[in-house]
Amino acid sequence: MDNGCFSSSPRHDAFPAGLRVLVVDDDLTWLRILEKMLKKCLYEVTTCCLATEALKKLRERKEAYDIVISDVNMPDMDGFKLLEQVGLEMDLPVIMMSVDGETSRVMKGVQHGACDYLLKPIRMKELRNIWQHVFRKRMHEARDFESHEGFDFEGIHLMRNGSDHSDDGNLFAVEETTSIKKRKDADNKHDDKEFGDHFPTKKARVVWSVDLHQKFVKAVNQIGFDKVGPKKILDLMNVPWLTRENVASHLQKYRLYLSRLQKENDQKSSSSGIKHSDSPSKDLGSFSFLNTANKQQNDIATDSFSYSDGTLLIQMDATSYEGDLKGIVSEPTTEKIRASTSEIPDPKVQKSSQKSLNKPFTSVESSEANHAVFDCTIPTEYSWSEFPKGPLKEEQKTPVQLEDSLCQLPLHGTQHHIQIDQSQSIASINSNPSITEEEVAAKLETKPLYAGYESDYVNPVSSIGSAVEAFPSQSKSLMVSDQSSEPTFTSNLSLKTQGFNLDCISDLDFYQRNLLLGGEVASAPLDEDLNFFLLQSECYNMNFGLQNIDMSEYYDPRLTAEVPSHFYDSADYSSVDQSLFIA
DNA sequence: GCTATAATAT
DNA sequence: TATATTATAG
Repeated sequence: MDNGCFSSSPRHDAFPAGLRVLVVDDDLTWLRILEKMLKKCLYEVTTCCLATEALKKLRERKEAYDIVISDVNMPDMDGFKLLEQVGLEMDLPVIMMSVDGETSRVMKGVQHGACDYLLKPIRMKELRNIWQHVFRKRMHEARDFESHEGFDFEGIHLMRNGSDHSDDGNLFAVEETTSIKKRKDADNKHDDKEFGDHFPTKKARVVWSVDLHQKFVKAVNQIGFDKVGPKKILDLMNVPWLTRENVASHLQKYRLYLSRLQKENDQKSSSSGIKHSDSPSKDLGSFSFLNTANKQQNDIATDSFSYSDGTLLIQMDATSYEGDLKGIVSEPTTEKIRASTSEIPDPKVQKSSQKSLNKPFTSVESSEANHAVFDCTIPTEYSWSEFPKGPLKEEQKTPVQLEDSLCQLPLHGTQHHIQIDQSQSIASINSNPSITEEEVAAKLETKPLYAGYESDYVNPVSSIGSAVEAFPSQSKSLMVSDQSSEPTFTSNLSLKTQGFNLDCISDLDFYQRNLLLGGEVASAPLDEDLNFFLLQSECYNMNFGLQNIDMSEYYDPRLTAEVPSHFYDSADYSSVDQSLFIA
């Protein structure tokens, strides 16, 4: 930061001067030229001839640069890849350049988050103005951050960090790691606000996206639940911007959640006469609970599985269902499956989902929810790497589509929308009184339990309205930080729905899901555990019915490189499960 | 590293 | 307003 001309020089007059530019181009000639030109603009230039090198530099000191200019074609790493990485990790504006002006390429660049795409030869005037990207970006962030505060966006007063700029070379730095203002400081709020010069000191809150949580869980599983600690988890997670505190906090929540879960399970198993009397605790505790949940479902669903003293017998052809599901989920071209029932996996699924839909009484507004439940937006064959990132940030809003008009929304090139319009069935479902009061009651009780985790899958944009706008822009909580560089798989759908299927979605499901998120491939069928496990999976599938489609986004291996595949590892599960549930 | 609690967000 | 989530203080 020392070198941040940005801050060291008199701000106003100096502004564009001192902009810290990182130029990446494997062509040394161009590299030189650019360096020279940029210097002429009074920018502070750092050059790299390798993308990997650039990335390294950025990782070492991401706050040391304001903007990146990168060539598209490079030997070691595709410029787009770099772009993506930068968008993800540093969230710096990136300008792509190449000699090739082919629209598709440019588009690709932009889709990946490039804030500009320059064609070589590049001229002075183009470089002279690159600061605007930095400026604009910060301005947006600041505005989203606190639009109502009426900040001074002029010039360079774009720093959010309340601390003294002098010790932070990065004028534009949005508070990131340190400078953790203590609450005490925050108490003097006026401090922050009154200095038009500063931005309010708010610590950006980490949003535990699915992906993030997934990493978290994975780490936990790896470490072993009894040995986990924030630090270890943090290391394993390998998310640069995350702090130990963040993890600690999340861990706390996680534990809380699990313990509540267990408690609830215990209760249920003891109160509802349904389950097997034996060993209610341990993983079995959840097990029994599961049974309960399934049981209910069975009543309605065509399929059935029965359980006998602790061992579940799966009788439904989970496989096919699973297959169907996947098909849908991954179907790359299924542009509009609208209303075509044929696409809906299986009658069972429908049934179960119907069942689950029976309870609009949850907190969610039924109307909205109903729609949400059936509308699916599925990113198809595209991997995350192909989603627009950068400026948009990685957060993908899956718009909930109510009306056609809305469906059109964020046509983000790569996203396909699969709509399953089942409004009809919904209607019937809703009027279908297939649940017993007890069930209802049970549901209601249950809800709070997983409520917390629910939200992990959810994101700030929870209303349709906002979802619409949010797509291109950014939701507040995300904006809040540079940190939210984690891809976040979100879906309003799942959101809405989850709150719904109280009867089907057991706490266990959630728990399970959480665990599963971190799971690996199941290999050797074990004993009951496997059954248990499979059952759970099935149950899970069933329970989620259509939502599954949605949820599966989370599991789609293609979307998350690190997570190898998706049958969930029973071993992992059980181990964690045990340690967790052994009260 | 953990728990309790304040601060914020929804 | 009540709850849930995350940051911080002990």
